[in-house]
Amino acid sequence: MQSESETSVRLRFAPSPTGYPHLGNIRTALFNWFFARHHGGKFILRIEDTDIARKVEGAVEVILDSLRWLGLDWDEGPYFQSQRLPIYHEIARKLLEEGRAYLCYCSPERLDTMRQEQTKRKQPPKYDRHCRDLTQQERTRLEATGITPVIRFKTPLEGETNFHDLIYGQITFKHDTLDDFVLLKSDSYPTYHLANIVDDHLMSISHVLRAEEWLSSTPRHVLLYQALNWQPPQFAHLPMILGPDRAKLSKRHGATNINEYQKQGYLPDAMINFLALLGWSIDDRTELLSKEELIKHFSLERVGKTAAIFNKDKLEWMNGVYLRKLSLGEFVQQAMPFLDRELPESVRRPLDENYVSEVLSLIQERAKTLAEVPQLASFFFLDELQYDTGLFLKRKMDAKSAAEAITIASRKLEKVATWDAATLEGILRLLATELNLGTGEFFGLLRVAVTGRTAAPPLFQTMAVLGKVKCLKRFDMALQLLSTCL
RNA sequence: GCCCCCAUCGUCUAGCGGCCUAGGACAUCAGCCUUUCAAGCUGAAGAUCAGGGGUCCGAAUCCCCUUGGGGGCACCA
Repeated sequence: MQSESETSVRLRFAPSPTGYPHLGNIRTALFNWFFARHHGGKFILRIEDTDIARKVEGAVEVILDSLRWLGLDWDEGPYFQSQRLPIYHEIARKLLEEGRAYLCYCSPERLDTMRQEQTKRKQPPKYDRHCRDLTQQERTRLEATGITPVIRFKTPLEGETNFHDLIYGQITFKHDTLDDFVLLKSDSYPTYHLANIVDDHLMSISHVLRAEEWLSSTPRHVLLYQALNWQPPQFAHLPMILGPDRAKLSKRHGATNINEYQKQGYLPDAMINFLALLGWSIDDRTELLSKEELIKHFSLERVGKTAAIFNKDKLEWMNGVYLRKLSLGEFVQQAMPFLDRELPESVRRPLDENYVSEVLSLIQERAKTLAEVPQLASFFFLDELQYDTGLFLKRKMDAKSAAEAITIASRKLEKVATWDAATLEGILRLLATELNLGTGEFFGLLRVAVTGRTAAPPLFQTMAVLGKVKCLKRFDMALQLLSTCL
């Protein structure tokens, strides 16, 4: 019994190209994908491009790219609803002929003033069913005007619709709170309600996982399935992802589009892991899960009902974990495009891969995102550092003794033959003792000279990677600067 | 205004009647490690389980009310 139903598991992700996919959209795609893969079913991609006015150029490509980036592969599609118009027309006509729908000639202006008045009277804005029961005479008169009518669904006036949601349970809507919604627009495109259920049926979708914002339109969909004598799919509404202000995710929340996270240097697997935990959990402690583990353990029973607020701090932490888990080779490969793009033009291209690799071995555990890498590593690549005098003088030493310490260190280092971290450490530790300086103080001073900053990777490794020539040159530059402070 | 949904630390969450004097993670703070930063380790603080009624021997867990939050109410999806 189980295996029989497993073979017919068909999920779909059905975005509309009216914008770029945001975290909520992607989370929905992800859960659909998890569910399909968990059950060995199919994952279908369908583009719901029925709103020509709001269509955003290039959005489809961004959607596909985002899914590819995350590794959410699909088995069918993408189907485009704009290419299936005749199908919707046929169904709409059928509904019309069977008396389950009707032509409506009301102008947008009339509908608008109607709604305004309803709102003013604190009534729920609903279509007043003006055209639902037109006489034959009225109909012919309106047809003669040349107005292109829309097709509206004839919602039952009484009774109620129940359905079972896999996550929210039994849901009931009274028919008198619904109105006669539009099925086919006057531009001959179907509305979401029509196109969505027609395609879900025709594509044999078994489970509809979508955001909770759709919960209140589900009775309409159920009514449509009934009118067409079709078996509705199983519905599972997913809790919303909200912005920090607890409102629906939108542009004003800053980075919400998934491609921005790609640009900021988040890893697909970290993104997936993080998003999976927004509304779903495996147990009371496990946080880090691979894609494979997520597929294996995903279950609707463990999806919660409460909206989640997107918490960027945790995403950053998780991305850092994933970054550190990468092999050095993988990390270099991932970070290279960021370095190439962000490092100043003065840095010679192409970047030397061996050198980059040595540098990044010191950066890897310090980066939370790939976008931070160029900034963390820049001093390894620049010829001249922009020193901030304050960083030298902030220390306990005055400019004179600082310059002396650097001079002595520089002289000593000039004679070093084997330039590696261990050798450098031996020499400089000894020197610190000789100079009667604390290691923190002495190494800190040298760090500023070598890197131009107070926070950097370990000094000796940094110097080893940088090489003798560059280090000595930086000592000179630091001394020059210090001499102006004397 | 009407309809629907939801309600555990700041945030993500565990909890599906007794294991809870409520567990984990992020963030925060402190200590350790240490040449700085990061990472790591240890610890602290942080939720009278929104409030009030029930049910029950026993409730964060079940029921009702209140409050709060969210979503929907287009020829948008």
